[in-house]
Amino acid sequence: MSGPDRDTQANRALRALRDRIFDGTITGGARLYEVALSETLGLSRTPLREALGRLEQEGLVDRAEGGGFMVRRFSFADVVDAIELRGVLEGTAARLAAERGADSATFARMRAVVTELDSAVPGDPRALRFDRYVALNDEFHALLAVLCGSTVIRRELERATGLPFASPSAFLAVQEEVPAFRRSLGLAQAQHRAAVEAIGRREGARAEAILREHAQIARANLEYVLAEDRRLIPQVPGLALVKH
Amino acid sequence: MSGPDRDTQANRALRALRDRIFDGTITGGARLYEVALSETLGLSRTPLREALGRLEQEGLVDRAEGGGFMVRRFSFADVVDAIELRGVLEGTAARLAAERGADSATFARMRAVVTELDSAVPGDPRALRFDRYVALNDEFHALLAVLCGSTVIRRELERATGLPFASPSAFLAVQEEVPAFRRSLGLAQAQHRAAVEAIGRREGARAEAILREHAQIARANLEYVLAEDRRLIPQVPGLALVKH
DNA sequence: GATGCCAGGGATGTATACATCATGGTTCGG
DNA sequence: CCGAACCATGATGTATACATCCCTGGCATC
Repeated sequence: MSGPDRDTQANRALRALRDRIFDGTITGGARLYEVALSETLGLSRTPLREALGRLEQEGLVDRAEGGGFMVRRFSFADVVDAIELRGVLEGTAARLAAERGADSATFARMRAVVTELDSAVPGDPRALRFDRYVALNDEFHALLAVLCGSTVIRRELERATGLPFASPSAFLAVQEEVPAFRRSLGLAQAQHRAAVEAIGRREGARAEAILREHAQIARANLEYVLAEDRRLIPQVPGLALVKH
Repeated sequence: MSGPDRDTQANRALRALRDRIFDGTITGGARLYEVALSETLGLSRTPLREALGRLEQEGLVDRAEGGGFMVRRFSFADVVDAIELRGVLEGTAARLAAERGADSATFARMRAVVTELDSAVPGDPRALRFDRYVALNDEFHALLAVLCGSTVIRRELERATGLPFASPSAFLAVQEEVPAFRRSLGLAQAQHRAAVEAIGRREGARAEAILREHAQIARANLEYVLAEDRRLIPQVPGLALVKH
């Protein structure tokens, strides 16, 4: 096997740590002691440190004063900012795709995805095909990151959506769960469609505005969860690691 | 000494590698062999790998297929995109500062910096105090990253301006060198002033637009260098590592 | 001549022992 | 009683030896 996802000790440590941070086993602000962790995970300090370095890249872990690592602490304000950032960057990706011209094969696939999404969000919300919606939604956003052909933009977008609660599908579970929000899936899909239209017509400003607003759906969901139904918190990936 | 900038072997390696990449000693696309490098730099592979990991964070180095690292290759299109990205992120920082309210101490200092910049860019371009301008310009942009109080935004902005040619002062040397561009220092300063005004008046959209346009000065300088005077390329930090 | 296999060399991945440094408590002097 | 220096402890930082894996080139086979 080749590629950066080989089954190496460092990758094992990376996955294990990510899991423990996401599910709250390791709580925000906690210091990560290398010897203890390496014993817990059953590997040596060398690959563990490698994994910690990569977690720093992902933004889940920070370097402590005087050496060592600690789990990054997130507030709900950070989640709002991360959502805002995603909107800004996706908006930029869309605008550049419109201005510079979208890669035609990618754009064709994006059109197809939007059409398929239509069938996943039928008029009757009870007929929602949720898993299919999530997969197609992820693909739409992945295509968007690639659409304008800029490595710089793509990398930045991938980094920004790396935090679990900033992912384009982070709050979809909430939307499925809460009947009042099922409707907003239709809104989101209308925005997908409008974005494709704007990019196709090379209307950069419109494309940008649409994707910024698109991200705000996530913010609305977040605010609903916080204000109305905190039991949903564990349903949203990564929200468990936010201190509240 | 404390903090993350201790004088450790890994930091030494980091600085040494950065230097060699910036000045073109190690050319873009080159594979970084760990044993050879560790012998050259006079340290062991462990801190060297640590440094390589951090260079990956900075975006100067990529992981190769099947393990190992290689120097990232940049095109001039990448430089344009990095400048665009900086504009977008600085614009966002300014908009959020306007919308949410700027931290008052930071904002006061920013006003002061702009006033001091005025004295560094006098009406007569021959009286330019260049070093002072560079220092104050750097401070202005650093303050901007902090102004809205969002850790998420600040980190992203710092990352995006980490690439040397995306730094706010990357092209200042060109502007000093080329008489035709000295004037644009005055334009830049007018934008600094306008940005402060817009943020103070909580005019978010205007603040965002100003900082986006502000970044375009760098793009203009880049295009001048490419089209008119390629001898200036080595003068711009990091432009040496762009393949042409 | 093309293709697939195998072996060898050289690279990265990992473990571990050792060096160094940060920190907190204790003791001694003022 | 307070402060500063020192020392013990346990953490991270580093070197190095070893394990593993990838790639290349040559050879045999089809």
